Formats: sequence, C-alpha cells, structure tokens
Amino acid sequence: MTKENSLTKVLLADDDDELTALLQEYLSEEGFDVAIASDGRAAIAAAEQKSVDIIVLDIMMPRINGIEVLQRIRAQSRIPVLMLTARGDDVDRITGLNLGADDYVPKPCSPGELAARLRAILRRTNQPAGNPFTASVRAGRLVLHPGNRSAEWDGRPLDLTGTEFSILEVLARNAGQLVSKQDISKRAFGEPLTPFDRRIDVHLSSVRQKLGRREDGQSQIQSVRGQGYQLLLD
Amino acid sequence: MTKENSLTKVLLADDDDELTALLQEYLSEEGFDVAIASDGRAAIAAAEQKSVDIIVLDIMMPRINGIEVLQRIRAQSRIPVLMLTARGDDVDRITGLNLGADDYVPKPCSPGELAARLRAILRRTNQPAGNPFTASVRAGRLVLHPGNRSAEWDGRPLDLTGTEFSILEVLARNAGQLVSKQDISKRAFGEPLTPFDRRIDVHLSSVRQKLGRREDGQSQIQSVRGQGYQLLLD
DNA sequence: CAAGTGCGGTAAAGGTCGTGTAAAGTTGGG
DNA sequence: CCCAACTTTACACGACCTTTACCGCACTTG
Repeated sequence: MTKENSLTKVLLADDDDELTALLQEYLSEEGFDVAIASDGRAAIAAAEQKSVDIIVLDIMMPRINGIEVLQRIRAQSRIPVLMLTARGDDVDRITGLNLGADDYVPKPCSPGELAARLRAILRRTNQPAGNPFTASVRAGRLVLHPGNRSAEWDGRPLDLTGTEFSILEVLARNAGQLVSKQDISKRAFGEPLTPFDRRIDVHLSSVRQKLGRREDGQSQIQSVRGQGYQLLLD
Repeated sequence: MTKENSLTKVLLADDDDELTALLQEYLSEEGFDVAIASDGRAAIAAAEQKSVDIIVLDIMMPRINGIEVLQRIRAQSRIPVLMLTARGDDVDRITGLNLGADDYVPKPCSPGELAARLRAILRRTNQPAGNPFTASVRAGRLVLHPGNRSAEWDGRPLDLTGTEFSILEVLARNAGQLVSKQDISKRAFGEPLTPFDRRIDVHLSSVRQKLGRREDGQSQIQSVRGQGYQLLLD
C-alpha cells in the first residue's frame, strides 16, 4: 500500500535522520509516497529531478540552509512548500512565508499534525488528491478522521483538542496493543520522552473523561504500570 | 536484514564482562545475534565496521565514556541506541536522551526486561523483525510472552508483576530442571545474590499463590533445600 | 530421640515510584 | 487583551518492591 500510481509524492528535506525516519513511516501509512533529502543540495536536486508534489523543508540544514533552498526552488517552480523550524524564531517564520512558503510548522511536531497541514495545503492549492488521505482509523467504537482531525465515538462526535487527538490516534493505530509512553511521545509530540514530563498522563486523563467508561467500569484506555497504555477493543 | 539469516544484530558495549556474558547468553536465546565491545573505542569501531542493528551502551566505560560514544555514533548514523546507566543519576538520563538515545535502562536490570526494551525500540523504528522475537516460552500449562511480559496459565491470563515475571521466566526457561538461587538472582535481577537477600523467596511465594496448587496438593514450584527451585512439568 | 541450627515460607510493615487528576501558570492566536 | 489549549505543578493514591520478623520444618549432632 506504499506504491500506486496516484500517490502524492512528498519530499522530506531535513538532516535529522531520526525525525525523517519517523515521519516517513507515518506519512507512508497515511498514503503518501515519501522521498528524503538530508541536506540542502540533495533537496534541490531531488526537487528538480523527481516529480514531487509537495516539499517539507527544514530551515536548519547543512550545506545550504532551508531559506536558500526555498529561494532556489521558487526561482523556477510554484510547488507547495511547508517549512519546519526550531521553536522560538518568529523571524524565520515571517521570512519563510514572505519568500513563498505555503505553511510553517514549528519543531518538534506531531506527525499527524504535519500530515494534516500537508493535506490542507494540497487542498488549498487544488492538488488532485486522489488517494487514501482521508483514510479513517477505526478501533472498536472509535473512529478517527486524520483528514480533518475529528473523531467519533459510537457515531457521536467527540470534541478533542489537537494534542488529545494526536495521542488517541497513536493508541487507535495500535488498538488492543500495549504502547509505551516513549512511543506515544515520539509519535504524538515528535520528540522523545524526558524524565519529568507528565504531558501524556495529563492529556490522557482528559481523553479518558471524554471517552467515558465501559460497562465494567473500566476505562477504555488501560494503563500497564511501567510499560505503557492500551486502547481496549470491545 | 543485515546477514543472510536475518537475525537482528545487537552490539553490547559494556566493560562489565560478567554482565555482558550473561546478556549475550540470554539475548542469543532470544534470537539476537550478539557482538561485544568492552570499551568505548571498540564500540565505535564495531559500530562503524560491522552491520549492527541496535546498540546497548553503558554510560560508564573506560577510555571513552558512553555519552561520547553516543555522540560519535550519532554524528554519522541514526542506528538505535539503548543506554545503560548506574541507578540514581538523572542528569545522565537527560543527557543521554537529548543526544538521541532511544531508551534508557538503569543498572542492574533483568536481561528479560532489557530484551523487551530492545524489541520495543526495534518495533518503533520499524525494523523488519523477521526473527523469533515473539517466541513464547512454554512449560506445561504455563505460557510466557516475553514480548509484552504477559503470561497465561491453562490459557487464562496470569496477573504477574514485573519481578514475578522475571523470576518465573528463569524457571520456565529451565522447566523441569533445578535452578540455583544464584542463577535466578543473576538472570532475574542482573546481579549476584548477597548474603541476607530474601527477595527471591518472597516473590516466589507470591508467584506460587498465583499459580495455585497441583492435584496432589504440591506447589507448581518445588524447592530443593540448599540447592534451588524447579518448575514442575505436568 | 531431644535439642540445636539454619534454611525456606509467608505475612506484614515500610518505602519508593508510577500514575490520576485538579489546579495554577504559560503561551499563542484572534 | 482575552480565551482556549497546553504545560507545569502539586498532591493523593496505590501498586510494587524490599525489609523485617516469626514460624515451622529438615537436617544435624550428641
């Protein structure tokens, strides 16, 4: 389910190999055809040669930085570009946008959210997205729509915040299996878990409240001490 | 993926020869192909030359310490790394993770748990695990799943704590044979038995209660005074 | 065979650590 | 500047592990 004719091709230009590996895996699952370039030179080369539909560009890269890459690309093409930058620098953001980037996403970011932003750009630029973008994730009574990041429980809409959706999506994609906090952090936040980080616990607590309880009084999301969490299938 | 036989290759980098020997034996049983480096220099060399799939790295090592080794490895590869550290020092933990370690395990630790963490990382990094990872341990009516550290008795799930699982796993892997307390300690706790340590007795007592008794009223786990314990096969 | 010795079984106490959750603090977009 | 979302902080609780204590039994010794 990775290769087909009408898959949208994404070029990931980033020197962080760990991050690109994570994103590649996720975006492939989402129905994108992913290519990788780990420095500016490679990015430009790839953008020119291969038929790429959209580019994800890290601002900080060896050899040629992302802004310059964007300028060179814009010099000869209107292909959509999404810029990734380290958190903090708003100057970069403005610069990037003025140069013709189509969107901006701060690092670290959830792969799911990145995918959603890519879809938004493609929709906006009228890209023929004839592929399984909108593929929903189903797990028991839960249905997630990564396309617009909305969710349903038993057919009723669930009002989730962005982070809540990201975390629940990780669990839903591995429904019935144990997922470690480390996994959840990497996939939902795009960064490894650090020692005293309680974010997952806190957001999961909210998610649990919104999901309600099972007939047996148990939470829909089970926790296994020291190991992780697990979304129960019915 | 690395060799003809498709076993996952683990590089153990630690100067504690006793520990590495123990881990090598265990991980081999688990279907890993194990290589050993006993100082930082050797670790880097091995990581560069041989095709290694994942690295277990002790922070405290002669010549070049683990953190520096990790930096050098990360400078040219994003191969998964699991860091081992002496208990206590959280600073090390943070440092390690920020440098790009994939997980952190405090010493001493049970080989079984280490293996589980390795599997988790490999799954996360989408390693093609075409090998006997998920191999369950079967002993009579008992089935252990080291993959998620869960267990069944007569098909019914057994609710074991982490330490209980570790101890029972040692017995199950030598089912029908006598295992000394010394062995159990090394394999389940990752450290030799000290004079007044009653931990094994205590945990084994809980395990016995959870396993119930045989028709003849005997415990499923026999003790041989002064020698050790033995899990009975039916 | 009685007394002594030491190992093993187990209950209970104590401490540690992971988790649940409310609430305060912070941030960023409108 | 406000509001929603997110993060951080704080506290409570409970699971788990270790330690301690006591008891009984096996084996030894006189």
